[in-house]
Formats: sequence, structure tokens, C-alpha cells
Amino acid sequence: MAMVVTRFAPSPTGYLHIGGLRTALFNWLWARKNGGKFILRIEDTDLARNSDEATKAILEAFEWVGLDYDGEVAYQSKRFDIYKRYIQKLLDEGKAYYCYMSKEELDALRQEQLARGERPRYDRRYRDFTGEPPAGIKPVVRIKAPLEGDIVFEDGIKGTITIRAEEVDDFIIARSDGTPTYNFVVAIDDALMGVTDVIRGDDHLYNTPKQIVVYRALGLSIPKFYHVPMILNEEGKKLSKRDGAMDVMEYKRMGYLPEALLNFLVRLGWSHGDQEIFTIEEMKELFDPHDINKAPSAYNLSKLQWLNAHYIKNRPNEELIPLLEEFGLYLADHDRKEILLDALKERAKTLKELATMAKEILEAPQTFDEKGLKRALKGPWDRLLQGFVERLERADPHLPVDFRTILEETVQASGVGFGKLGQPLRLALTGRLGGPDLADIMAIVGKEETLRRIQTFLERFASSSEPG
RNA sequence: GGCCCCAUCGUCUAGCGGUUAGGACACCGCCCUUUCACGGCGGUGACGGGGGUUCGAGUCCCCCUGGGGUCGCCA
Repeated sequence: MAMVVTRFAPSPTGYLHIGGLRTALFNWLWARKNGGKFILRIEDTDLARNSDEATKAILEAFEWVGLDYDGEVAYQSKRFDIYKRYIQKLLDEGKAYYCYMSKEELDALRQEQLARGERPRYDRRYRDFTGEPPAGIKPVVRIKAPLEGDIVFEDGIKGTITIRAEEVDDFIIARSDGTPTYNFVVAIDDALMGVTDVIRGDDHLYNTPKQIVVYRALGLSIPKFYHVPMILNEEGKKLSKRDGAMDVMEYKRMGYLPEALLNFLVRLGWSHGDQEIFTIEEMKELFDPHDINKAPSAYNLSKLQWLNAHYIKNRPNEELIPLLEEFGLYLADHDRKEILLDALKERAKTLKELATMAKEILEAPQTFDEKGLKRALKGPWDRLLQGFVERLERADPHLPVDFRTILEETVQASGVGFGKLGQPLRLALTGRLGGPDLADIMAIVGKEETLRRIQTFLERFASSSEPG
């Protein structure tokens, strides 16, 4: 079987968003599955629009999610001499020509066509021009697209695509400053780099016939195409920065694990039966672009959160600890970190949430939940708490089980339900009603801090809540 | 508007002529439980509409509707 070569070819005009990441992932998986090559190529032919920051941001995102690529990053801006040769070749062979139409003329033509309700398009006025070129115009180079017939290609996802030749303009392959344009260089590079499978967003579907024109004019072999339907936002509309088209690194800052993001993205448009959870290895083993759905799919945050929670739950504590430091939680030297993390990783949807919950336990509460107070501070709650304090003071608890025993003894001695003591205690310790096991919380903060928090709480609320 | 693509629960999807239309997220209920979660069990919920083809259509064809993409000297 021939070697599979795929590529991801972003333009460095901004950060990488999840649509691009998914495309990159699909290409990467397909190459890795087949033991082939995955090329990263920066499409920076438009010198005016590129930024090094964008390239760096893309590389950074790749590194974070763990996608690698073969060989050096290819920059099209460094390959201009190659493209120039091919442009000259087409010119020499009469397959391309200089067009002296100015931008103003072109715009005017478009306006007229639009006014007449026609599709704006170049009228090919210089296709067979032999006269004296107008002075003062730096020409662009246009390729001769076929005048009639159909351009047909097989898409691995969508099936046979047929575009009538009239729909394809004699599009520009070199700007008036001599730099080549996208549809031209893509075809050349894909061919020269031996790319066999092009997996890309279906916003490129209409570019494909143009690129086929280039392949044919140059006699290059045409790769397989797979046009992946777009990712829509939660309302089923085009993804915008507001809902998901943000920087992939933003997901890191929000506390998502890369494996969760990748798992989420791989299932957006692709599936393998009923399987939801995929390790990277499984993805590599099972992914096939032919199984990609033809319909666009909507971005669904709660599914991502569910996956993230799943991966947090299954991540060993020692791996969680360094990741949590990005969220201001330093647990490396904490002697109760195992209890803390075991208790919290079951509850957190993101690392950020986990860090917040941990701090709510580690730090004495500054505020107390109003509704919680109303609900929990009933009956002889302060006497119960006081009773617990007395028992606690006499004991020397360290492990959760030690605290649990004292808790149970207190409750038993008073003959009330656990919650009558538990709820006020919970408020005293964390200021809120939800959270991990009380015995765990106390073991984490220790006996002295537990007593301090209860004392503070009693001083603040005991007298005012005395039943009348 | 022209052209191209698409259409199964709210969402992601399974389905590839004969299924009680399956799973997952979300939602609801129950269980577990000191609370909140997690987990377990159960439930609500879909083939956009209309014509064909066929003994039989979510699956094939056509039309409509709806959605998306694209129409740059951007990529």
C-alpha cells in the first residue's frame, strides 16, 4: 500500500480554533494510523496578512494537545521561487496569461454584474489578448480554466462532486506584485510534498475544482479529498468567537484537559458505533475519514464538560497536581493532598473548578451562603456544634475515620439525625452546604483549624439565631 | 441571488430495504448518601414535508422546505 501523506495547512492570520484543531486531528490520525506522514505547512503567501505570533500560537496549541508533525514546518513564503517557476511554465505553455485589468475596472464589472443579478465573475477579456498592453498597469497572472464541460471529483466524504466549468473563473494565480495566490500554491505544494489525502473543512469545497485546474495544467497527480462539514455553534449557526471559535489555548485556561478536547472533537462528525470515550491510541486505530458524517455538527459545551470530568476523574493525583498549579493551587507539599484530590476530582468539570473547590476547603470561609444558613440553622444546632467541639477537643484525630467517629458519637449522644449537626458544621467549615464528606474536609484542614472555624462560626451566628 | 453541499431525539450520533429506530450528553424520577457531586437503575424525547420505486423505506429516486458553504490581487 502506498504511503499516506496528510497535511494541515493553516494561514497564520490568527490563533488556532477548534474547527482547525479538529481538521488537524483528523489529518494527524489518518497519517499516524497508516504509518504515513503528517506535514504542517504554513500558508503565508499573502505577505501583508501574516503574523509570526499566529504561527507561534498554532505551534503552541499543537504542543499543548500533543499533535506532532513530520519534518520541519513548511513555510510557503520561503518557496516563492518554486511557484514562480511554475507560473512561468504555464505562461510559456499558454496555459496562463497576463491580465491587465485594474482593480477599479474589476470592481466596476462586479457591480454591473451584481446589478443585473448575475454572479460576479471575471469576463476573461485578456484570455486571448494579443494587442498592446495598457501602460502603467502591473498585470496579474490568470490561469486558463476550461471553458466547457464539468469538473468532477470524488470526495471521500460527500461522494461525487460535479461543478460546471463555467462556474470556475480564470482565477488569479499571481498577484500584480508577482506573489502567488492560495489555490495555486496549495495544489503545487500538495503535489510536490507528496500529499495523498487532503482532509479539510468543506468551506474549501469550491476551491477544489480550481485546484484541479492547476493540477491538470501542470500535469500533477491529484490527491484524494475529504471535505469535512463545519462545526456550528450551539444554536446551529456559524461558529463565532463568542461560542467556540476562540483560541484553543483558551480551553487550557478554562481548565480543560487536552485529551478531553480531542475526544470531544473527534466525535464531532466522526463516530465508531456507540463508542464515546477514545484514547489517542484508539483514535489512531479506529479513525477513518470515510466514516465522517456528511452533515455539519453543532458544538455542544456540556458534552465537552462531561468528557473533561471523565478525564479528570481518571487522572492520577500526581499528574493533576502540576496542572492545578496553573490555577493557583499548590498541593505538592500538602500532606492531605490525596484525600483532597480524591474527594474533589469526582465533582469537578474543569481543573479551574477543581482548584476553586480546593481553595474553598483549604481557606476558612469569608462568606456564608444565605440560603444555607436559613436552612441549616434550626433547632439546637449550636448546642450540637458545641457538643461536637467538646468531643473534638478531647480527641487526637488525624484520619477521616477519626473525625467520622467523633461525628457519629456526637450525633448518637444527642439522638438527632446526622444532618442536624452535619449541615451547620458544613457551613462552619466551608460556608456552603455542598461539598465532600465532612470527615474528609476535617482531616484535610486538621483538628485545630476545624475548631477555629467552628468557633468563628458560633461567635458569629449562635446568639442571633437563638430560638425565641 | 447563482452554484455546491447537507437533513434520525434539544445536541453528538448508530442505522447502510424488513429494528419495539440503539447509544451518549442534557433534562426528569428513583436508589446510594450527612450535603453537593460521582455512580447505579428507569423515563420523556427523533427519522422536516410531499410524491414516487418496492411485497416492504429512516435507509433508493424526485420535488418542496429548512440549514450550511461559496461567489477576493484572503486562505
